[in-house]
Amino acid sequence: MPELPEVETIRAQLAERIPGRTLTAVEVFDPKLVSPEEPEDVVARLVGRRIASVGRRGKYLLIGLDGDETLAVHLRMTGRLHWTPGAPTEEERFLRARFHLDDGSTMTFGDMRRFGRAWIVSGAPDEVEDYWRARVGVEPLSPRFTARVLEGLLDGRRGPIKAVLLNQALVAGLGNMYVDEALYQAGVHPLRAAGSLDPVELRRLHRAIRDRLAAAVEAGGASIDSYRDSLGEKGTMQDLLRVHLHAGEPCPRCRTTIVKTRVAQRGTYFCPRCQPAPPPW
DNA sequence: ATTTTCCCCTGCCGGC
DNA sequence: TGCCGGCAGGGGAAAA
Repeated sequence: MPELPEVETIRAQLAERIPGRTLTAVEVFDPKLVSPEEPEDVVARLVGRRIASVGRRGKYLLIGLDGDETLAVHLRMTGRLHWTPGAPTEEERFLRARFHLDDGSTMTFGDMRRFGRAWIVSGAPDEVEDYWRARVGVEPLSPRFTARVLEGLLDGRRGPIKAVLLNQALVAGLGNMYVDEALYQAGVHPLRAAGSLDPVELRRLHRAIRDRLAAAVEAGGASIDSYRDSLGEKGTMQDLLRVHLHAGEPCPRCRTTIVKTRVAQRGTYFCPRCQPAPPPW
């Protein structure tokens, strides 16, 4: 499942390859991808446009176009953006859209479960900033994400810390897998009330979030399911996961058996010893 | 205002 | 062998 590190991996790869290129043709095979817009309208607005930049906000990939417009892409669960230097050779199985660039290269959007979305965001940069601020919170790998900022985001919240960390409007880009890994590294139980963490725990959690995301970016993301980067390669972070998907196996730190439970409608993995249960459990 | 539930979508897996 | 229910999950809308 693409979370921040996976999207960042794709962003960095595309940023080396597609800026400066012009879209010569765009094909949308699945109207749902651009819903509620009509595919022909979206195509008409993209063809002939020059790509200026490739950015990211949380899990949103932002393909900046000349003329104050951005093609926003969200991969959701199983979306893939695949770039090839030439014309597409093999037919992608779950092809939903295809972008042709003026150097002959091709970018395809494949998506087995069809949850992914693409849409155009218009407006001057300051207006666009407001647009994203309403959807995504602080970037956890930016210098602006300090332990104090995290404390302010959690303050007064009674919901489980895991559910709060999954809220994209607070911290941008964390998903199920990296929340599990960060909470484990910080020694915080996923059901702890978000506002109940003491200063030491807050500091540990802040550090763990940054550390695990940075490690995952370094590893090129985690290919636990269908994830591939934009060159079709797997990441290696799946080999570095300590609790996520490791139910029944010994905790790397204390050898206690890793437990799987359900928090915020998500499969949740943790070590019952390293992450002590909150009262009244 | 915040928190929880439901829903979308398809492949996969266990049970019978 | 094959059918079927349940599960997986990001995020947005709807409900609590």
